[in-house]
Amino acid sequence: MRADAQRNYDRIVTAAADAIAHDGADASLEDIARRAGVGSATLHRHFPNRAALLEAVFHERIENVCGRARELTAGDDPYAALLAWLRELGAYVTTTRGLAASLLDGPHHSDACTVMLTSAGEELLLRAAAAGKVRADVSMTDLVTLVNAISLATEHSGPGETQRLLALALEGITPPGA
Amino acid sequence: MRADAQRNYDRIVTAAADAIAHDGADASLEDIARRAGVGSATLHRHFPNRAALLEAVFHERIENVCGRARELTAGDDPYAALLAWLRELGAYVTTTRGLAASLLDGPHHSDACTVMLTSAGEELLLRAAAAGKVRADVSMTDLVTLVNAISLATEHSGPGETQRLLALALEGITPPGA
DNA sequence: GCTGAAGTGGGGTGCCCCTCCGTATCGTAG
DNA sequence: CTACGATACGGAGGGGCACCCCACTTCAGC
Repeated sequence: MRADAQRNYDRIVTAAADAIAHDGADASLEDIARRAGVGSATLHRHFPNRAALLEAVFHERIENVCGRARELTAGDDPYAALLAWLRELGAYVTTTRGLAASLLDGPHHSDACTVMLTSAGEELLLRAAAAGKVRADVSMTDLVTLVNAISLATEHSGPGETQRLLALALEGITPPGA
Repeated sequence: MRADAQRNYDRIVTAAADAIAHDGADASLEDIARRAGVGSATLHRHFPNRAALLEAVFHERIENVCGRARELTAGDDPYAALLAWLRELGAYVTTTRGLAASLLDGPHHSDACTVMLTSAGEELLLRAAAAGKVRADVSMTDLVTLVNAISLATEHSGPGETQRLLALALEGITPPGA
């Protein structure tokens, strides 16, 4: 890739991150191009559609979360580690406007982001399941979908709501006693 | 309301229902007006924004679900009734493209639809909680939000996935034994 | 420096939401 | 049955959007 192309690519991603934080996932692409100081054609050449741009923007953030999964895997309480990671995932996704929407958008859930997340969390789930703390019919895809769904639904209700609903969904609605 | 206004109103709602079933919640308003055989101005006079139109389209459907809640309240197993109703709600919402999105869209969850649903299900929840089958800190708003979130997330994965994930969220991820 | 390839961005296209305003239609009062 | 005021209509147009085309500029190796 030529030096100027790389420079424009980076500028666009930075501008997109700003715009998305400000306007959400449906920020205007032309506005992003304007902020980045490039023509709209340049943006569309680097990123053929909105999803590609969002993926680039969130890639770094998602990698952080995946790194946390690897860190947590080292601990000795697999179930607690899994819960902690899902909580962190929910917090990340909710505070990053538009991430949940972009992760669930479109008919194909095979986005690079979703794949990264599920494979990063797989080990955590396997350990928790091996310890008998998680039902065997639960997949990492299920859990990531659940976290994303709740994050999306509570985007306008604050992070506390996200955590509360997530905990509810993970524990179930029946009382601890029965 | 004048007779022709009523006629156009009905035509628009019918056309909108068709268009939404075909294209999802972000169907073109101009296209809807065209299908209904009215000018776009007429559509915008009857429905000042997209949310208002969606509300009108889904109102009847939501009323059916609310009616089912009242029917189920009559049964003698409150917990089973609650679960059944949430399942039905999920099925309705998923099969009606765009309903979940419209229910969760916008910063205000005080849409008429959401209010109708929560108040309709309140009685079911109260009975199930009184029977000790549901945690006391769970509100009907939580449950409706959860169902909508899962429906939205699984819109592209088929109704089976919705039911599976919903069951998972209601039961929790821990195995029945421990 | 020269040159071909790679990259750029202004302008154009078509669609969108929404509004204005002259016109047609409705319901009623006479 | 007619005339009239209120109501509703829709074509036209403004502003914005995503996306594409192509004449032009910039880069990097010779």
